[in-house]
Amino acid sequence: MKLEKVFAERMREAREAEGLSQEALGILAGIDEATAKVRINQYENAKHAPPLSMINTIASVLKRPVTWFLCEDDVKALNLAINQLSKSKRPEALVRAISVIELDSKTQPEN
Amino acid sequence: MKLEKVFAERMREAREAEGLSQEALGILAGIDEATAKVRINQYENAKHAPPLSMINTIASVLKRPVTWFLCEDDVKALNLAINQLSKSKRPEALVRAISVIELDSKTQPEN
DNA sequence: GGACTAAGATGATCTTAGCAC
DNA sequence: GTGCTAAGATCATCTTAGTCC
Repeated sequence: MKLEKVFAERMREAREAEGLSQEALGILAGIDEATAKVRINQYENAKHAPPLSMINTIASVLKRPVTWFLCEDDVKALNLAINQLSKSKRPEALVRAISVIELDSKTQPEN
Repeated sequence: MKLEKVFAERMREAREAEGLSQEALGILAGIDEATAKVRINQYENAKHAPPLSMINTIASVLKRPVTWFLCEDDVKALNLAINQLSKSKRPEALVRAISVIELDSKTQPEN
């Protein structure tokens, strides 16, 4: 898959996980209010691609490492993100991951 | 440091490690012979930035994961590269790393 | 051969103005 | 409010034509 498509998909995934609209993300990324929503939409649908500096800014706003947005393989992307965490923050990451697993098991208790 | 600069520096480092000229890298990346050397030079000196698809191609030619070109921290960049290797190839990567360490100790036997 | 640069040509993104739900 | 798109304006890269070592 083209890297532009990978970025677009991961961006949408991360934005929705943060509960932001396309416009809200654009404004937080420093884009002018008048054009924020259109530009983020163009990025997410891979109509256009942002420069690296904007990728960097978007990654900061969505609280994920830049590299996470450019890795097609989910497991590897998670590895990348964990390896970019300082070791002192990894226990917290583990706790959060476990909390999702518990949530999932409560929804589907048979599995 | 700006992400464009990070990419430029890592690109030069990887190209020189492969023993390629700027022109040779450009041609291997599929750029027309007439413009290959100028474009690679512009990328390496951060005069211009390539699109993500070209970053992907350059990464393939220089045999490193895309993410390695976009990580400022050397140790983290190495972690990223190792984590994107299949587990079966990690022993070979370790052997190569050790061979560099041995080379270094022969040059500076006191350290 | 190899690295680098200026400047105009070209092709991309960005902005504006809209529509659909 | 939110997501999305077309098309012209704008600005980036790409190409050409060079220099320097």
